[in-house]
Amino acid sequence: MSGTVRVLVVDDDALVRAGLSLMLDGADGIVVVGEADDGDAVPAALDAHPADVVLMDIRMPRVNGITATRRVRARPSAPEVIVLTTFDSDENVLHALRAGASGFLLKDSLPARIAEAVRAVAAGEPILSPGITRRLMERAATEAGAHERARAALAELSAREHEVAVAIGQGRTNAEIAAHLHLSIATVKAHITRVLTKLGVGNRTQVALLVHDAGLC
Amino acid sequence: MSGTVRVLVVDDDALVRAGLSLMLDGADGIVVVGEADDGDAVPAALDAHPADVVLMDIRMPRVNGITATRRVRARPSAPEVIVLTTFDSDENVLHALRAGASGFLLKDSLPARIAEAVRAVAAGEPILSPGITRRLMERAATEAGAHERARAALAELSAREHEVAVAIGQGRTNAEIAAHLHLSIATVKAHITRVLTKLGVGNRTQVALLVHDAGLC
DNA sequence: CTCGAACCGCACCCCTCGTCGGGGGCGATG
DNA sequence: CATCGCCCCCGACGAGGGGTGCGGTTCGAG
Repeated sequence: MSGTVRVLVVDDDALVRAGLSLMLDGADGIVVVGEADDGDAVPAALDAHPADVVLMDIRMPRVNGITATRRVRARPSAPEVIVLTTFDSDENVLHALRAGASGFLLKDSLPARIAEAVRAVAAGEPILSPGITRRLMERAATEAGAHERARAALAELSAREHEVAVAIGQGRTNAEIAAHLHLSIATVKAHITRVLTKLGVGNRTQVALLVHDAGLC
Repeated sequence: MSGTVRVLVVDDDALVRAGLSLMLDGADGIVVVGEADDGDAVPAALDAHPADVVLMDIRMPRVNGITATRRVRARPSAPEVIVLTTFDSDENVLHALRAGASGFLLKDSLPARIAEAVRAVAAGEPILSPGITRRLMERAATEAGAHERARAALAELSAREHEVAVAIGQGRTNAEIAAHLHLSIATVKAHITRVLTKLGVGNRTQVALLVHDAGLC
């Protein structure tokens, strides 16, 4: 795996392609084996010159980088993809990750960092630009915070109440809950009343949201 | 900012401290200015030797690395913190991020990588070990997937229905929704009925969950 | 043993929710 | 213009959700 890493550069701007090829080709263990000027040209380019890593622009005239990434990842060879773009809007990032990209960098990254990213991705490591990493971290942290608060609130409940709360969180009706727990509907309602008071909320949908936040999907 | 980076090493194991200090002190632009053998010793160590970056173990006898991180980040100087541990359980990672850590690495990371992480964190860039980055990426991707599906479903709704659905997602009752939109309760109910059929769900809590997934908090 | 506390279970009553049917407005199609 | 479709609005009614009170159980403290 530690041989030279073969790279395909995909960008509609010839100048950008030339710049990337120039800065990468010949760098430690990297060789640029081809270029493509649009997403729809990528499969042919990969057929002609198999690559380990594809450097992919997003904004391209015919087929954009997201769908191109999806197609690349669907191939039997399945090279890794690094999406390389000017703006790091959350939309772009999430779509790219969902399409199967292993890396997401801004075009103004330092050349050394891009080369390093190519090698890392070829080795199976994911790479994100610092700003994106930061946003992902903050997102996970806030999510974990809500998670924690919700779990703390649910900890107040007794075992039965907890079961009922979880069932509510799955959108079940009282009758379904009663059948599932072998209870009378009246009992389920009583449990729900206690759950509402203990959690300090007014109706079952808020219970469902709390359970959802707690990660009990 | 590009001077030498001052590092404080915190670990209850003297051997680990020695190893880290040895591998870091003298590396490019890094100087280890102190060590601490437990979380409760960190403030004093920072008072004696101000540091830019704290390398923090999690498992320590008296005060663990998470709370120590929280205290470090609460200081006026507020050095950056890299949590350095043996296991990367999701619990640990999320708590560390929530406590304000800017980096999370495994102890078996290559020395060069740790040094690099110290410099990056000192420069304000976050650093995560590859496995954690991967999990965060997958998490974001799946979340984005649910997001997308939910938004697609909600796109079927008319403007009014959409408003009502969002209100349901906030746990509001029909009367509240009616007051908020200056409608009769009967009208709100009618909208909800159409929302239910269009979304293919049976009750309002499932609507709330869908709206929640769509990110319309 | 008894008492209190907490949990679980249930029946009754009232209010909200969801369905059904109907009416009016507005643009597109014939 | 007719009428078809879509959206918005509403009233009435059955069904389901939520509140209250009460009995039964367990368990530890007094």
